[in-house]
Amino acid sequence: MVTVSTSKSYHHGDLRAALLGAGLKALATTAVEDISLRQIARDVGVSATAVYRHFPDKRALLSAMADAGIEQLAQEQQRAAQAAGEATAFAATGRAYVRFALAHPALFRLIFAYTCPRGETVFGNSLAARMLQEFSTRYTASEDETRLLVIQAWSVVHGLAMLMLDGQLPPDDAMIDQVIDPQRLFRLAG
Amino acid sequence: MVTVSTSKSYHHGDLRAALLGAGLKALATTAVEDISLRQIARDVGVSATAVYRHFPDKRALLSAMADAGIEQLAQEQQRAAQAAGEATAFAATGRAYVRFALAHPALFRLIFAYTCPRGETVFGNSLAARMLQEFSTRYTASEDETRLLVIQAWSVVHGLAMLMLDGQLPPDDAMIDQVIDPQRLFRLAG
DNA sequence: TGTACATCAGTGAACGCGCGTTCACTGATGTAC
DNA sequence: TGTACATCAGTGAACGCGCGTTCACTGATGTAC
Repeated sequence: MVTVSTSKSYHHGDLRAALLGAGLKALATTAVEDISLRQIARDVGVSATAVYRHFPDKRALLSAMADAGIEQLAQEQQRAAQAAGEATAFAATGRAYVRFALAHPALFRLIFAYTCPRGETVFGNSLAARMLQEFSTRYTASEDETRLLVIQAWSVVHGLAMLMLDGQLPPDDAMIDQVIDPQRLFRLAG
Repeated sequence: MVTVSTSKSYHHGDLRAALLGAGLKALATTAVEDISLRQIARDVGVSATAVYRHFPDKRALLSAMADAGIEQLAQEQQRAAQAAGEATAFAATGRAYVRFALAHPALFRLIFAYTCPRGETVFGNSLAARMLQEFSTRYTASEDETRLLVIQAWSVVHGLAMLMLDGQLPPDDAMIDQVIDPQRLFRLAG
């Protein structure tokens, strides 16, 4: 299933994309702490030092992979929201969040391992954050309430995802649906 | 502040305790992935190979440290519950959970990094789990409802803790109090 | 009270590991004149 | 259409890193007789 390019020349910007792709593919089978810059380069068919033409260091490569993961997560949430009716869209995005984590454990973890400590948060300006903000506004009356609901909703789905990823709770799909129930959890009107 | 024993003889079982203590102390300043068996041995003043008289390998040592962490967490939760009135004890244990995570980030992470994938969960038989179970029973009518509340409550506090640890949310004490509000979150009667 | 012996918690030297990163380099590409 | 040159994405060799673990060992301790 793995196609290795034998050509060693890339059009401008292509190697960067190839490295990102190989990195994301590696995350499907490898834990974050075992991801190796050298292995990614090997997968692409290029010397390890070539990576440094496109990323200042390993961390930058992983950060770029994390960015791609955030985008992918947001897209799946958006898809889930559109598939659900308007009344259930909020819950649907939450469930999509947890399912994404279970489907891509290493990528999900990478997203949270590679925030800039002194920068804005990973989700700060992401599509995912904007969706959550919008839904919360829809269900609350004041800014303070909105902010609280954002944090509570994010905490529930994030906690559920992490506990399942860490083997503390069985990764049960039905359980996800049951746990993420805005009416029950937050007294939200249906 | 660091006291290094110059004596190299330990009474039976003492070195094991000393290694555990040194490991836990190291977690105050060192991330889980940077914890080194050799360094712990050095801190105790003993050769690295001496560790293998008391633990089969590094993982076993870290697991024992994780066990100690779980106990410590449960004790802080219990203390918080007792300090609070009966009406607010449930919320108090949840807040203590998050505060523990913020106070001991590496230890908190270690707890969840060192579950046996095929064994029972970290919390399975812990005091913390039993407290959560008991509180949930108190507030629910059926077993199914109890189980759901256990998972929801755990998810909220765990998610909030992880998001704050990962820098996604500011580690704001007032925010913890606000987020962990059983009446608002779960429709629980005061 | 001696003596012979088993036990076992310690020791230091050594191994293999693959990693991220730096370095001086090469050689293809495109452009100015 | 040539020629001279700058650019820069690639290369392979090398470095230093500290780690976890294995090995054969030593030497103190306690016990059986």
